[in-house]
Amino acid sequence: MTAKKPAPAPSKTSATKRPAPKPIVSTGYWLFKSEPDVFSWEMLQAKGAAGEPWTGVRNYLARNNMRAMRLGDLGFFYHSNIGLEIVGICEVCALSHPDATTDDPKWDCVDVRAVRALPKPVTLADVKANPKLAKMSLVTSMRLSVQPVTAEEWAEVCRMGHVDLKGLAPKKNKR
DNA sequence: GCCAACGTTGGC
DNA sequence: GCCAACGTTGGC
Repeated sequence: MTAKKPAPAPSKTSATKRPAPKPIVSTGYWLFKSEPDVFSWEMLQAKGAAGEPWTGVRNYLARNNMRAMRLGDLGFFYHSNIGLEIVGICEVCALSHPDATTDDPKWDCVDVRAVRALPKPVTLADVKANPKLAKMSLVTSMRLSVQPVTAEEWAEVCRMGHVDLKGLAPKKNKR
């Protein structure tokens, strides 16, 4: 089988490369950023089990991340600008739906509710100082407001934050 | 307050 | 469809 195909001329036939937004697959873990003077972890906790729509996202990648979320997915709650630390864990309690804070139908949001605070907040400096977290979006895509988190990153940050993982697995929902 | 990073916009 | 200008984010 040495015969190679005559290389279908990397020219542009009909279906050349389309940016093909790669489907985002939920690992079950995410990270939500918020400026605490606008909407803080304490404010989310105050909303209780009903949670709160994560409105205001006007970035396509962040929006697509929310669209990929499933009920029961877990997320870190990160305080940007002030605090610069991961302070809590929240849970997706409503799937992506239109963002009521705009008439533009292209923006969606999920609802999240507080699950528990980190016994020890994990700072951005902590994250940056940990080689295991070098590829975390918080480091590599600083400006992305809704980020995916791998299972490994989740476990490491939880370890650093003294989080008891008991009963904290994301629910295995069917898609 | 500064400025780097980066997403978006708009002219061509 | 490219790319420079522009605006925003967010750490420092």
